[in-house]
Amino acid sequence: MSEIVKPLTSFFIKDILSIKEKKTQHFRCYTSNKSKEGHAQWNNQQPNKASHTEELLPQDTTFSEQKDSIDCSCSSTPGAMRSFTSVRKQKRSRAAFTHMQVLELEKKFNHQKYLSAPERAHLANTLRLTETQVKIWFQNRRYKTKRKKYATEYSQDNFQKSEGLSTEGELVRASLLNTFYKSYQHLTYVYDFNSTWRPTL
DNA sequence: TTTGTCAAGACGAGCG
DNA sequence: CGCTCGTCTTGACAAA
Repeated sequence: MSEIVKPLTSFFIKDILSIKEKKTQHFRCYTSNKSKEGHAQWNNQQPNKASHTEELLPQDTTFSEQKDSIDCSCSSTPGAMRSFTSVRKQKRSRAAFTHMQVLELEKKFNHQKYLSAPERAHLANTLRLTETQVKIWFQNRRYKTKRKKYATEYSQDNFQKSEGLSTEGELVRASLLNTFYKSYQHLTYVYDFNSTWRPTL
């Protein structure tokens, strides 16, 4: 994969909150030690201040463990800057995509669940995200859809079963299991397809 | 303080 | 070997 160094268009959530207060020019950078996925290290200066693109700008600067040298001479927050100088293990920050970006991603996802490399590149470019971000978003989105689907199916299934229960104890148990399942719907190792709870840990 | 959400990390599997 | 995938977990954040 010929991952080129892309301009990072991310910033901290707190930057959004304080964006109205301080309109100082801030730089953004991104580092990651996960080169396996092509998470390149990159940094850049804010390329332009075009207002019409603001809505598409992602809202994060993501850090991970700084094991190696950090090729980042800038930070969007004083806290992050301080961290760079004091500790090597960076606090991870979660990107928050803009409403516009999510909207476009959802739109694309509704149209097609999988993207080809060129499509992903184009979408990433359009939304001013990295290809990795788009890829991960679609990955998470597919998993989310699957989880919801299973959750709905199991809930309906359990409800139907509970209708056929005779004793009060069975009803209570079914209800508890249903509640428990809803809490751990994504932990597949807790609940198997035979409708039994197994501590498989 | 707890809980829910979500981007990203981790990891094994499959593919060309 | 490098990439993407699915799956599950982690960590940050916001809302309840």
